[in-house]
Amino acid sequence: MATPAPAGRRTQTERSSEMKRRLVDAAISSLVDNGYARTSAVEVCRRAGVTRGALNHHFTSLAALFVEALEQVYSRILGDTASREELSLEQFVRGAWQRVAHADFKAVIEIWLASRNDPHVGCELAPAIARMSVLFDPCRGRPGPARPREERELAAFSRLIQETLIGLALGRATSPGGAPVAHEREVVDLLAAMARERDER
Amino acid sequence: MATPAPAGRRTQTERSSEMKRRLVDAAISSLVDNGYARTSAVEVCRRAGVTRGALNHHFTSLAALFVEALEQVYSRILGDTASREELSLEQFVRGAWQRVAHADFKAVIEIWLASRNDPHVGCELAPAIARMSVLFDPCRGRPGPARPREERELAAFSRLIQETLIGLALGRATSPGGAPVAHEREVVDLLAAMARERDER
DNA sequence: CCAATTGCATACATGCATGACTGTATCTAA
DNA sequence: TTAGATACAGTCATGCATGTATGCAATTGG
Repeated sequence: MATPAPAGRRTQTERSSEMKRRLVDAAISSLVDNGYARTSAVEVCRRAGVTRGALNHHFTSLAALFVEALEQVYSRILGDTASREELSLEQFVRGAWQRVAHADFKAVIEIWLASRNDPHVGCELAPAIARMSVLFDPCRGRPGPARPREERELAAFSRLIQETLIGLALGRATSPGGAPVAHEREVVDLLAAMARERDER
Repeated sequence: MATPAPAGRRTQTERSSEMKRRLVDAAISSLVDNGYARTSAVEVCRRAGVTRGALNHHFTSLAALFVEALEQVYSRILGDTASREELSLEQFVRGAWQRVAHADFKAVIEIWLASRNDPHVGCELAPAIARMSVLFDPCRGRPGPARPREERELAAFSRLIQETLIGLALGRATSPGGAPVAHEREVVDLLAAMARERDER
């Protein structure tokens, strides 16, 4: 399950970063496979093939580990999507859906939903969770429209896109194994078609 | 917190149904306030003002209590909405949003999301969770359209409505105290406007 | 009025997750 | 080369949630 630690002499920095990476990877995979509730410190360490002493040494708490896990997931998801310069609403829909449908996005959902009822860890994770919005930023590379009325309607439509994609992502996260849901393609296509209509105006 | 048990002589049936009602109410309120993870048997009993012996006597498990809680929430939500005969898509959007925005709907979300990663209780709750779809049934009282092409597009749009409302409901469930979110009104209005366009075709 | 049943409280045993601590191996720098 | 810092393993004490068993009180049928 865990990649065995490479043998031989390594510097302290190498050992640290390697161990941190393994712990973060283990946390993400456990969040995706087991969900937040079943992602305990022992489970993460089991997947990483280490004891809790290691986790205890590198992270002050599980929440601290989750913060790093979130950052890691964001960069993975943003790194996987080819271009971040979305010029049209339709491209934004397609791009955002690609990001939301990413397998690791379930880790974000898990942490987001679980932390909302736990004020203690919730406030520790809040900044990292808030950065989730970078996956949904419709204004990335787009010049804003001129007239205020269009602006308001555009903002509402962007919100609608966002909410719909979150709903779809939730449906996928709910399905066993995170498998694609039957109708999600139709919904995304319809949403993209609506976006194109607005683009052409 | 808990309504004190009325004194005086009562029949066994009265005692049972009264106690069951109190336990179900306590479960719902704890799910809304604390979320699934912090809704334990002891917490429910604390809110109900009884010991775990009572819960143990009336329900074989927490999951069994949650099943009854779900049914109770469904009937509350459907009972609160005035009419269930939605004749237009726009009315459906408004009606479904009204149902989804109901305070107790958070209990449904909590159970739905939490049970998805726990195969054991998940399969016990699955039927009750599936009944959530009654809140989203767009065909309630509507005759289906004639032509298959329209049917497909209508189905996709209905799905889109559903996903968007779930996204909005999640946002509200995430906000502290389940308070309304700033932009939800705009999104619902936009969705309703889209629905009306389709109605007028 | 009195057994029998039901409703509910209390006590006990168990399992799991966490925090804190201690011990040991490995690395670094003087 | 060696003192000290760092990395990690292992253990203990604790708290919380659950399942089960037992005991008392309230109700019911005869």
